[in-house]
Amino acid sequence: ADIRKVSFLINTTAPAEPFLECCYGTGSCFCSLVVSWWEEERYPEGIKWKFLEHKGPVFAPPYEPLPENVKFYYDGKVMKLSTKAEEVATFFAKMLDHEYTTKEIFRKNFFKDWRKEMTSEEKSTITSLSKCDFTHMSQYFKAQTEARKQMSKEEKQKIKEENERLLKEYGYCVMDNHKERIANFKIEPPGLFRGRGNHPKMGMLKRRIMPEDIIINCSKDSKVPPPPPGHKWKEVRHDNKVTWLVSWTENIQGSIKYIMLNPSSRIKGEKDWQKYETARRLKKCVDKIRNQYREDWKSKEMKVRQRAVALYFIDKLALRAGNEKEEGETADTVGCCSLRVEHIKLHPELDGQEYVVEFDFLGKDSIRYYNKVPVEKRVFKNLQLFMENKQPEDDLFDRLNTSILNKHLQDLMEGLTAKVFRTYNASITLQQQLKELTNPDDNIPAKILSYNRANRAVAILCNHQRAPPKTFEKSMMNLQSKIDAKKEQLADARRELKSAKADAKVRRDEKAVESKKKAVQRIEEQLMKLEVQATDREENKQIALSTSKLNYLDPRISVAWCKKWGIPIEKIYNKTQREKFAWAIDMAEEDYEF
DNA sequence: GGCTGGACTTAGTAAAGGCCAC
DNA sequence: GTGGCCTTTACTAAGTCCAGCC
Repeated sequence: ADIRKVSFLINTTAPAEPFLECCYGTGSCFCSLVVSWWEEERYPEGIKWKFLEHKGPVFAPPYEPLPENVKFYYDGKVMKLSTKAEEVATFFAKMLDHEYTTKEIFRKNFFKDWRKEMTSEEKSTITSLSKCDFTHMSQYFKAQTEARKQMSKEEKQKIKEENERLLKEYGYCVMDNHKERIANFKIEPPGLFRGRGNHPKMGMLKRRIMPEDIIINCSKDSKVPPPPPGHKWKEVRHDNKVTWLVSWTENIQGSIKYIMLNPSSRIKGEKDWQKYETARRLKKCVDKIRNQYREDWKSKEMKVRQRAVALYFIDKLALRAGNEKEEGETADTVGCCSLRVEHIKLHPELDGQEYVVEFDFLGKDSIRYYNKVPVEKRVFKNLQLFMENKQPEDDLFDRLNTSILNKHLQDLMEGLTAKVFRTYNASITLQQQLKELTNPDDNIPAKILSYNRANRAVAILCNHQRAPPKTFEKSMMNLQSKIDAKKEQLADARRELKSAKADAKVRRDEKAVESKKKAVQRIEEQLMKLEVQATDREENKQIALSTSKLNYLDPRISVAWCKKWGIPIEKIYNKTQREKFAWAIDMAEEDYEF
């Protein structure tokens, strides 16, 4: 037990600053008594750390004015802008090729904010955005990008080294006994806000963050990071009830932004583990909860019925909770509790199925959710009731919100909230699908295809979509031509085998036959691998697997599956993912059950 | 109970990095 | 050695949920 306390002190390299030089469990020093965080004792509820030391954030590089020969034109005439106005103009110029800059809201918001940065002279001259010509500036930036690509190896190496230096210096902190990677140690640079979907604030100026905006959080007994020369921090605090190292308030929504630790850190990993444990507890009582909400569909109280129907959707369709949002401040998106009458259509009968509900709404990130779902008769009748005498823009569940729902869930199981259903249903689906789809006789690529299909089932359930890659068609065609070539090669190899066999009869040369046989086998395997790859890619065109993999699937299920079938874990998780899920890789055995 | 701010998780896209066929 | 493609990482927006206030 004492090893835990001293693990960070043992380091045979005896550096000048042992505390900052020790590997803290990363394995890069000679220390052999390192204990992983998941083997350590947990802190009491609410306490997040005892010691925290870091170097503070990295600020965005200062604005570099454009060279004299890069011109901005207003109403056809060259105009020299003040530094501040020029900086904001470059933000627009850099986005010129993007569809964003053609949108009216974007242009209006941009122009309004840009004018605030202008001198009074500029303000009186520049009165219309459509008379502004940013094309020269835009070309300049494109040329810069091109030049960066064309840089010599040495120059590229120099930049890489500089980045590494920055990462080494600012990218890590010490939290208790561990040296931990920081997720986002760089402050967001100024620019134009690009919301997702139809965001009313798109195009607004995201202002530059200064040290005076920054709150530093670290422990009292640590070395407080110094602010840049000539500046001071807004505040230095020592709050060990939170996990963040740095925070500031952004100017678009007035919300707080944070610098926090990497997913591989103890503080994130422990929480992640806990999340899956909560989902596993739900597994134990989900049947009871389901029976309960079925009963509640018949309740005399409207509120209870609405709650029960909403919970049914959250459970069956893995919908998000759906908090209320401030109108006009963000894009108009909804989740379960905030669904409106206009988002569903009821079909007593559709395509041979009874009681079909057609969902069509924009969810998180303005991703469209479209689904036709047969539901139980009681649900259907309830929905008809909820929609009675309502306008399309009225709330479907007018007696319900996420707070009411979560309070109820809390009563059903400690720690239960709406999002736990998503985690639970995602993980249980993966486990079931893996059981169903894995064929013991398959080779490794085929097994991995099965894994991806199981993963895909979850991604579809959670509606994780992506824009089809721009080069999708082309890359499919490339793959197809590879397959065709492989097929020809196989045909050749088979012919050769045949003639070798014929030869062998005459000359009794079995050796040649054997080697030709092997060649055929090898090519067959290669062909199959390519075909599997093509199937996988086609099925994945519009589906993003990574979100569910990273956030919803208990990693122990995947680790156990790999162990059971002898699949190298690297085939399922890349390096970053293995770091994030190190706890699961260490813990889960092949018989792990979610 | 409603409202708000704060903390933290989840999300898709753009840019960077790395790898492989040529 | 390099161009082009695919994978990974960086970035930051947009959710969820809770606590504290009235």
